[in-house]
Amino acid sequence: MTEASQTISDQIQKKLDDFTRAERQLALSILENYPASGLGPLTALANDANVSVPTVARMVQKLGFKSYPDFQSELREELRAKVKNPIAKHDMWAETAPSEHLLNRFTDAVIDNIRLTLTQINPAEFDAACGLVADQSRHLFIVGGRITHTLAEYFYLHMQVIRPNLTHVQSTSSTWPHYLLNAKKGDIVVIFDVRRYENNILKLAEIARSRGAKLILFTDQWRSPVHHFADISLSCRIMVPSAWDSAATTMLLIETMISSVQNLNWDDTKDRIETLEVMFDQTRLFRKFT
Amino acid sequence: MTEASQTISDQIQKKLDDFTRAERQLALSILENYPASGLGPLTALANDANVSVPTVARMVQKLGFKSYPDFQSELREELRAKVKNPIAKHDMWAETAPSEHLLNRFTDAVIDNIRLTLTQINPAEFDAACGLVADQSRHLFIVGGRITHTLAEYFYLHMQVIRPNLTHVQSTSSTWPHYLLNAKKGDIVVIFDVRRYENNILKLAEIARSRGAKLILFTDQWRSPVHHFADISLSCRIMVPSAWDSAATTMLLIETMISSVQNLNWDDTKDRIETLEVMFDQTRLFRKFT
DNA sequence: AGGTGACTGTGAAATTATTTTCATAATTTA
DNA sequence: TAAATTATGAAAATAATTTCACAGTCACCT
Repeated sequence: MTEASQTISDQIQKKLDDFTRAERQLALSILENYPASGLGPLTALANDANVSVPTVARMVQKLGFKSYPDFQSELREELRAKVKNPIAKHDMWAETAPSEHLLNRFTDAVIDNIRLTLTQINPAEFDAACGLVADQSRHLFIVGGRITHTLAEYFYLHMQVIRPNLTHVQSTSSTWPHYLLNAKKGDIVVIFDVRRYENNILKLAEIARSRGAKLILFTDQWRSPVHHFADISLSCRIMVPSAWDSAATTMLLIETMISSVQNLNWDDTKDRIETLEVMFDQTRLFRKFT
Repeated sequence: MTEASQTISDQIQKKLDDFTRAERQLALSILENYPASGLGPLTALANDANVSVPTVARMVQKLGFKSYPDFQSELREELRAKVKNPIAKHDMWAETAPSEHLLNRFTDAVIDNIRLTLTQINPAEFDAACGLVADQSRHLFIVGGRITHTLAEYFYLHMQVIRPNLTHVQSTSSTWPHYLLNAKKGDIVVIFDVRRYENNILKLAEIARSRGAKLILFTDQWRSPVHHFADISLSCRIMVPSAWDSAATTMLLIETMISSVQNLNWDDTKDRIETLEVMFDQTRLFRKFT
């Protein structure tokens, strides 16, 4: 084997820059179900990747194979070798790094957090929270702490597109009580508070509650004291091999909620998004392609 | 699926007694390099097993497949499922919700994103990026786009504690060119740019590069055009069942990098954190417990 | 704005490979 | 020895691959 020491997967990644748009699309599709998708018929692969048959043929040649069957036969050889090799144990995420590598340890921890968080979550409560957030007749307040205000803003930026009638409370400023002056019965306050829990957030929650608002809380497994006032609490596991906590699981829940709320409001949202697209096009803020 | 829960390998072993001599010989040969040998052409398999072509055809039919290609396609399907980590094919994450519940579908997608991202990442490059970010003699610029600036800020907030000499570039403002006035050779620019890619970020990257800064890019699987200027690109899978993209995997990488950089700088960081703790205590911003 | 060139998809034809199915002879097994 | 199983070789049928020409699209450049 002259250069067979690197897998076809590696070769594809290395050549990613030399590929054209359609070829890259194909390449990513191959890597998505590697190596299974490359072992089927060429036509099936082309369909999977949403590219044309000639594109597949062209790319295979660019990779240096005489023909598609040639490419497949190397793939099979690779699979043979991998299955044979006992080192190919699959409990690693970044396979080219040792299992003690931080990438693997950290990912292990995050997956574990996700698993634990999801088994402990109450789907009915989650759905209820989504329902409340989707209700456009209620004003939506979003607030976070020193670190979590970034999550709050992430949530806010999406909600802003999906629905009107919302406010991002800048809790770091001393002006947050002013926001609450407008809060009325039935309004929704989404609060992010993980350790270390912040006093002003607690105060805010208390006041909001006393004004009759519904509170939805994103917190950690030990639960912020805010949860005493919250109508719905969603606790996420946050422990990782780091001096810091992980927001990855919280992010997952936030994004799921965004998607859910979007679905609930789809009819209204559609128009808002289209309008937004037009505006973005006009401002030429975004690139069209490549 | 009625009996698809058992693998083809299982089915073959179970029927081993019903097979004739030549068929058994073939069966064992298939199991020898399972599943690679079954994915090649029928003729090759017959040769490998030293049986005739019709024998292969007969056995495949005995196993209950309509044709040899049918058999292969099931083998591929099996391989697909197997490649996903055992943990990734977890049936349900939120066990009290049906598997079609968004919580389960979304989590599935995110786990898959993590798996794919990690297998395609280059640990050496990642480590190199961490090394650069940890180097306190280089000024660290952090910049994100319309949505991703929240990730940028999350990264910034942690880096702020870990090391001095850094700037969060507010790319939304029109003042970002001013930040770059201070950029000099050897400085680090960490850029977040996922679709839709933003023109001003690209411009910024180009200028930063021309001033001799090192660029580290967090992007998606399709890669922002910034990657042409970047010294190190980290691409994350971001597809989820939503109208929006997922930043959960990106978050995972960011946090891993934070942890890694913190480890590299531990001696210096320790003091900074302690100082910070004292300051927080004094401002009574955080609650001590509960 | 308009032209240029690279890239892609389409459809189809030619080619090649693969599978299926026979009949028959050889071999094994009971 | 008879019956069942196999291999052989080959033909027919099917499927897959390769290769075109051409037209449409998109990015890029002037």
